[in-house]
Amino acid sequence: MPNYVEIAVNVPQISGVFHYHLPPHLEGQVVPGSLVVAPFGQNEVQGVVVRDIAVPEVPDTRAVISLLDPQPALTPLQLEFAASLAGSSLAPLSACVAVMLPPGLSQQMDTLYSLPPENGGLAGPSELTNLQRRLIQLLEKRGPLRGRQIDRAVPKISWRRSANALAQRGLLEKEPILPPPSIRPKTIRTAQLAVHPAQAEAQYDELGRAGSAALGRRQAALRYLMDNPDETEVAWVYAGSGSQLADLKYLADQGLIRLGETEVWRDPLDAVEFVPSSPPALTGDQDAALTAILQSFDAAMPPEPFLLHGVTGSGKTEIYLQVVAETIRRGQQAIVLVPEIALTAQTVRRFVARFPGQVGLVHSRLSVGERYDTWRRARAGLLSVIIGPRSALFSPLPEIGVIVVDEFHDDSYYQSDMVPRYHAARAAEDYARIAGVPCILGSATPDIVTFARSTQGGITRLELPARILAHQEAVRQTEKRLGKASRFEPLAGEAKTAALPEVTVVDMRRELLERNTSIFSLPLQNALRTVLRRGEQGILFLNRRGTATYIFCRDCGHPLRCPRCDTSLTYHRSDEALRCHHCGYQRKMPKTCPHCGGDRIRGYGTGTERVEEELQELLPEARILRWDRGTTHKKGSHEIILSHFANHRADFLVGTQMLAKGLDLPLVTLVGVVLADVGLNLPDFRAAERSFQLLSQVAGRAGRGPLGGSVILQTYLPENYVIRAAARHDFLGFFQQEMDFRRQHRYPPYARLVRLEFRHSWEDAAAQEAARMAGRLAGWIQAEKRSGTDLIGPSPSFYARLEGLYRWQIILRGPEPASMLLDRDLGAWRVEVDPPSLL
DNA sequence: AGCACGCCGACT
DNA sequence: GTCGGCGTGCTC
Repeated sequence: MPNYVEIAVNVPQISGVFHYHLPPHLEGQVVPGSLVVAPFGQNEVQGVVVRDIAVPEVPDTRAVISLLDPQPALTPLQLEFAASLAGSSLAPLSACVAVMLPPGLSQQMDTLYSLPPENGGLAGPSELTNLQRRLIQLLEKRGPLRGRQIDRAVPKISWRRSANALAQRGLLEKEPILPPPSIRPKTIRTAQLAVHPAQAEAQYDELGRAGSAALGRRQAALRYLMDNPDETEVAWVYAGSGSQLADLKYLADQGLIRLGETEVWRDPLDAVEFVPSSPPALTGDQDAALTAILQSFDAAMPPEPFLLHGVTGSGKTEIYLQVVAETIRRGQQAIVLVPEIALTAQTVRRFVARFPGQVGLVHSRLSVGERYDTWRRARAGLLSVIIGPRSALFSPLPEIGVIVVDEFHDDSYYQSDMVPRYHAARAAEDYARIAGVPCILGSATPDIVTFARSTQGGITRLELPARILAHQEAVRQTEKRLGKASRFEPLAGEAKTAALPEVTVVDMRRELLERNTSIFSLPLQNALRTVLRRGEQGILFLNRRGTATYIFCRDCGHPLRCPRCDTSLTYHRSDEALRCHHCGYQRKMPKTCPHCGGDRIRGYGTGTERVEEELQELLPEARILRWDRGTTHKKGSHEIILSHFANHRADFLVGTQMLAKGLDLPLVTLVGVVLADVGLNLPDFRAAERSFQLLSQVAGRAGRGPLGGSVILQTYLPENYVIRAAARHDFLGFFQQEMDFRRQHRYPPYARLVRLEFRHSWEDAAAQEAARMAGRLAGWIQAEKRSGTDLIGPSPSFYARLEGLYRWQIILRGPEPASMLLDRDLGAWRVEVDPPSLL
């Protein structure tokens, strides 16, 4: 009786699973999680076995062709996780399985096109269409090509039909192919003495003709292996003896040594130097948080997730480190997610230093071989900690013990451009729940929805309210270098704590009344001068988003809005028009403010370049560095700019969003936010939340050293609750006001959202399809009697045209809107469950 | 995704 | 009358 298996094929667009039987030679070899090759239509595809089944759902099953790896590619927990992710993100199971396979091992089906050996001249060129001629010319020029290669050579044209027509006439040959994995385990040759040293000594003089060069080399090689009895890479033997492979082969033939092969792991951390570190003493808050987490390891019930809420510099990373240490002590492994490797190098370094030789680093910049090897080492249980961005969550670990998500509010955890569209922090919670292990979500600025859950149960909140000047030694050194005493009193014992920096809100409308038209207010100018005079450092932050330029009246502070959609208008320099990105409303720039009649309507189009220029004008002797997209295109430029600044080779750093991330720069005593209002008026339910997070994070850059620090927020909206709460470091105050807003507008957490987006090159087609889908959705709402569920839209998306395609969207809002879409065919619509942004 | 099937306008 | 546009349905 044949064995049957259920397989998720490695074609991410295919939803559903397929049933196959196992040929005799694979029976017993193939288990759930196995990566196999199977026939699929005309093609062969890779697939992952999801489960064994007794009876297939179809009468005629085809046979699995081969097993690609004797070890399962996915663990049983990962299979469960993939199924859960497919359900929560409304993505095909095959796509969720595919993200767990390492690139290189994972291959997708394709077709190989080639010209027949002899073109019989059956059809003259005149009988061919332009496209057909083009395809033949392409293959004449480049030889046989795969479908994906032709896609790249003939972009945006549907050429397959023409190719098929050619194939039917025998002018073209095509063959379905499945490339083999592009990576293989890497091995090196080794050598080892095979006999007792005494016997080697006995034969020492009989290894060749007396006086020959070969004899000398063979003797040297043998001597080296006698002195180094462990299995040794041949390269070491060559280097230590001047011998060659032929000499070792000769010795092996004589039975004196054994040549072998050892698998080596390509390790991205191989060349990284680290200083081993040991855990410092904890503060009381840290100790309480750590204790709570460690207790959950032994609890009878599966642990709730933890929200570790700690201000910048409060010592969250030390808690992660100690939790991970305990996990390792128990013989289990940890996954640690970080937002972006380039910006979190400090965190990564601390893990590598604390757990030398046990950390695997995963990220997209690694070579395919490095990723594959790290993946296999993780699967074999040879690594205790996997650290990396969101994709690191999918590493196969035999005994997962804890999942940490650092700065879990960060947008880089959300993947929107590919299926599955998922948030890694949410996915981490699910995976941890499936595995029955703790999940730690750490942030200084948690999102409203997660924080709300922590007030209602279901997630345990741990607070770290105090900042720590972590490094006593660094404090002393800074004091010495500056010849200044710390402005903070040491608290008890090892750790000093520091107050959060004082924030001054500057009303830019008053600045204008006082005839200061500079982008820097007088208080900011004074503060900048003081920083320079004292030999300290300052950061100027520009809260700019996208290319959107914000238009507002400098007299009353109000932004110009669309009369139909109530969203901010955007200035387009190309045709000097103001546009609503919501409905397409368009107007010329007005001469006077429609709100107060004033005539000082301006676009706030200031870029970092202009801030840099004005700062240089104000302080000609200042050394200024600029850090933004434009200056960090090259590889490694983040590190160069940061190390320049950290080494005090510049006085001021001017930059955008990136500055908000976890930099620890003790000499920075001033952070100036050039205009705090910019992100506040975006048409998105999380605009206020995002602004608050950004302002809090950026304010946290000041005063991380013993010199203290201050923050200046420039704004035209000083009464706005976001600005006021950020200035007071008042997360709870902001949370309560924002919850009111969310309740009034029935936004999360008071409802859940699903965002559906449709793209088309023709605007009317997108609009029509959107209307059609809205009708279908409304029909389902009625049919299922979901009275609490409604639609927002259809409307054009905020970025109404992206990559040449028009975007329309519909928001589905309700208590459980995603469940209405389960198993519905939504065609080419992109679906995001719980989207972090509606733009 | 890739492919077949079927329906339709438009060019030999 | 065929070529090639595109929509629909299927792949165990």
